[in-house]
Amino acid sequence: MLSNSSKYAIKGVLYLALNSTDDHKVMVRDIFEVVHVPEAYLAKILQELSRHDIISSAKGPKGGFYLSEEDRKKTLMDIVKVIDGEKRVYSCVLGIKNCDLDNPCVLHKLVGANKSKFIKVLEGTTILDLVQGKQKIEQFFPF
Amino acid sequence: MLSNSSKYAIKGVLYLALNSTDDHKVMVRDIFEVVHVPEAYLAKILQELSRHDIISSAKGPKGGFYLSEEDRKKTLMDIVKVIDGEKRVYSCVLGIKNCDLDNPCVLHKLVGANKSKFIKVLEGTTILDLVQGKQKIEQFFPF
DNA sequence: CATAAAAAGGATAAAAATATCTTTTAATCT
DNA sequence: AGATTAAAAGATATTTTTATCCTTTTTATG
Repeated sequence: MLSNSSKYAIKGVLYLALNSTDDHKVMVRDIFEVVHVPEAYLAKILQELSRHDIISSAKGPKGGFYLSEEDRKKTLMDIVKVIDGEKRVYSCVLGIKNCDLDNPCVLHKLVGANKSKFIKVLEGTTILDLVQGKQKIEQFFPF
Repeated sequence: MLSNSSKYAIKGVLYLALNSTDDHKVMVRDIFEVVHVPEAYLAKILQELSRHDIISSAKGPKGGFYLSEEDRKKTLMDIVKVIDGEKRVYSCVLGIKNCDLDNPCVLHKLVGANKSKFIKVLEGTTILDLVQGKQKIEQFFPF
């Protein structure tokens, strides 16, 4: 449903939501240990998100990644779409091409409702929603 | 959530549920086109399921794969566990190791309920349940 | 302007998932 | 018994995903 990369992306963005602002940018070096993602790989993922304007970044000294106010309005689905692509997220549970609500496969009927709800959660939840009222990083990354 | 291989497995088993009996076994050759899975790969998957007693098989002429009455009582989860392993199915949405209901990550709270339901469906649905009252193969594989 | 910091980009490597091919084993049927 | 059939098993190939490394570009700051 979600690739590892997407999970990494969400974790990284959550970290940024909790620890960065316009004038306090954070480097990959500061993030990767907390979210348990390999440094270079996390860098790649954040770059990808930045390129697609899901998060913000700045080069040079005092640079790093951060979330603008706009960025915080992005949804989980925005993240997942960039990393996994639409196809993966929305495809039929059994991977049947012409399977949809009008012409559903058996599993679709059974599991489809759940999947739809899952998708609705991803689409309906912004980064802001997630961090609202929660300051403690341990609540987010309970290792 | 479900690997391709698991999806293939479920499709294959569904085909067997609809088209095989103790004394009418079917060969991979007859299945793979209908369920849109590469022949050799489907064979491997069915062998794996057979080895774990999820489905039945017989070698030689008149041989092939089939579902016994017992086999039909297997659940979707039985299939998925063999192909994907428990870990993949039950793991935290964000892949966080010590994440569970007592110590949930943020996504867990959000998405966990859906995932639990999905798992319950897999666990609670037998092959028999799926094919009950449905004879038409198109209802299962609407391509 | 020089320097150092940090992301961006490109190329490569490793691992896992997916897929195929070949040989072996067992059953059935002349 | 011998030939044939079909799954089982094993070996190998391909593709995708995950991960690392190295170089280049940008930019803040002394």
